[in-house]
Amino acid sequence: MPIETMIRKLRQHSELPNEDIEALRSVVASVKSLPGDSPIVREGELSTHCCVILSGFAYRSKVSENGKRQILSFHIAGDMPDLHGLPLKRMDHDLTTLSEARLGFIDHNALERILATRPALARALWRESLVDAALFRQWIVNLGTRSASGRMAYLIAELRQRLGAMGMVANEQFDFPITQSKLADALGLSVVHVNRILQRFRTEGILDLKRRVVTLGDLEKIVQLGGFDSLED
Amino acid sequence: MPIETMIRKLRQHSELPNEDIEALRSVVASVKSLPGDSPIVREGELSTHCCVILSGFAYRSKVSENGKRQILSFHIAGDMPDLHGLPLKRMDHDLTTLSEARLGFIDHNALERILATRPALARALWRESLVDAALFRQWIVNLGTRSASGRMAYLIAELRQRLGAMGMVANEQFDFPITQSKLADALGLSVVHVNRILQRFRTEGILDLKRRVVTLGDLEKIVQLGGFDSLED
DNA sequence: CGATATATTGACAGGAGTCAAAGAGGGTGG
DNA sequence: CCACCCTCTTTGACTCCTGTCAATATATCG
Repeated sequence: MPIETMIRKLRQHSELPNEDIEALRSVVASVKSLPGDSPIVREGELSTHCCVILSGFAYRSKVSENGKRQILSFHIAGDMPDLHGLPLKRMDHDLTTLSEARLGFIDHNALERILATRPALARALWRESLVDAALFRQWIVNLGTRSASGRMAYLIAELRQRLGAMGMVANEQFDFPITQSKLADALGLSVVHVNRILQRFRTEGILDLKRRVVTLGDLEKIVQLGGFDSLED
Repeated sequence: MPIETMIRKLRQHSELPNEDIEALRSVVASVKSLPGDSPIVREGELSTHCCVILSGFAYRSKVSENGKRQILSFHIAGDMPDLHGLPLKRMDHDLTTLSEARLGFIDHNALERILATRPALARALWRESLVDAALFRQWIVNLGTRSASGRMAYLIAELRQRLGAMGMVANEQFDFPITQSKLADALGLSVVHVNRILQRFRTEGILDLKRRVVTLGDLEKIVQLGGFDSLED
C-alpha cells in the first residue's frame, strides 16, 4: 500500500494517534492511473477532492499573461499537491502529471467529516501545507539569487533530498522523467540555455540527465553550485 | 482599534461567528512600536508568539549561501506575516520592519487555547496562511517569467491592490518606504538596474517612486507591463 | 555641518535569450 | 523490420538585457 509514503511524510513533522492514521487511510476512496501530461486540476476550477501521489511525478504550473508558463514545483510519491484546495476551493494554478502516475483521491466532504473530530489530523494537514509554502520560498530564493547553473544544481539537489527521504535514490541515481523545455519553464530560462548547462554538467562530470534519469556525478559540486545546505537526508 | 484591519482581512475569505472574532481580539496581548529595519523574528528561531501588523510595513527575507539576500514578500497593515510559526515553530526566514511599524503580539499558547474550541477560527487561520502561499506562487511567476521592468510593475500593481483593499491608496498615491537596494533584493536585480528602471518609469510618466511614496502615473501601462490581471479591488 | 546612507551616471563585460536549422530518439503503422 | 513522423535535443551566430565596477551627486540625520 504505497499510501504509506504519505503517512510517513506526515509523521515526519506531526505526531498522530493511530486512529487518525486509520481514519486518513480509510478516506482514500479511489486510485487511478494517469498517463504523463494529464491535467489533474486546472486553474480556476473548484476542487471537490484532493489527491495523493502514490507513484510517479506531477508538477504545478501557472501561465502568466505574457504567455510563458512557469512551473512552480515538482511533486513525488507521498505528496498531496492540492491539499490547499480543501480550505480554499478555487485553484490558482494547474496540476499536471509529469510522467505516468498513480493517484489516490480523497473526497473533500469525507475528509472534512473526519477532520471535524480529529484536530490533531487537521493540524497535521495544516502543517503539511506550510511545509509546501516553505518550499515555494526556497524556490523564490533560487530564482532570485542564483545564476542559471546554480538554479539547475539547486533543483537537482532538492529533488535528490526529497526522493532520498522516500528511499527513491539508489546508486546516486534517480528517475526524473522531464524534458528540457519543462526544466526551462521551472527555472525561468530558455530551452537552449538549459541544454547548454546540462551539457556542461555532463562533460564536467557533475551530473548527467539523460533518458529521464539523473545520475549524480559530483555531489559536492552540485551542493556547492546550488548552495544547498543540508546534505543529510 | 487598527486590529480591525486584520479582522476585515480574515472575513474576506472566512465567515466567522462574532464570538470567534471577540476571542481573537482579546488574545492580542501587547502592542509595540518598532523603528524601521528592526528584526521581528530571525531565521532559525523558535517562535513563541506571532504578530499582526497594525501600521507600517514589514518584509520577509532569506539569505542564500552565496551571500545574496532575497526578499520574499512585503507586508502591510492587517497582515500576520509569521502565522506559520504557530504550527511550524522554527522560522525558515527573517521578518523585519521596513519602516517604523506598530505590531500587535499574540502568544502562541494563548492562541492555541482559543483555537482548541473554535474550529472555524482555526480554519480561517489555515486559510489565511494559504492565501500567503498563493502570493508566493505569484511571486515565483513574477521572477521566472517577466523582464526586469515587468517585475517592478507587477510589484507595484500587487501593492496597489493590497493597499487599496485596506483603503490605503488615495489620489493614485501610496506610501512605500523602501530603498532601491531592497527593491533590488526583492526583484532579483542589481541596484543599478533598479535605479534605471525607476528613472525610465519616471520620465515615461508611468509611475514615480520618490521619498518613500509611490505615485501612479499610467495605471493601464503598469498593469500591462506587470501582466497583472485584476484591476478591481 | 559633517557623516553616512541612498541615488545616479558612465563605461564595459558577460550571461542568457532569440532565431533558425540540423540531429537523435522513440513510437507507429504498413 | 523498416520507413516515417513527431517530439526532443543539440548547434551556431548573433543580440541585448542585466550585472559589475567605480565615481559622483543627493538625502538624511544627529
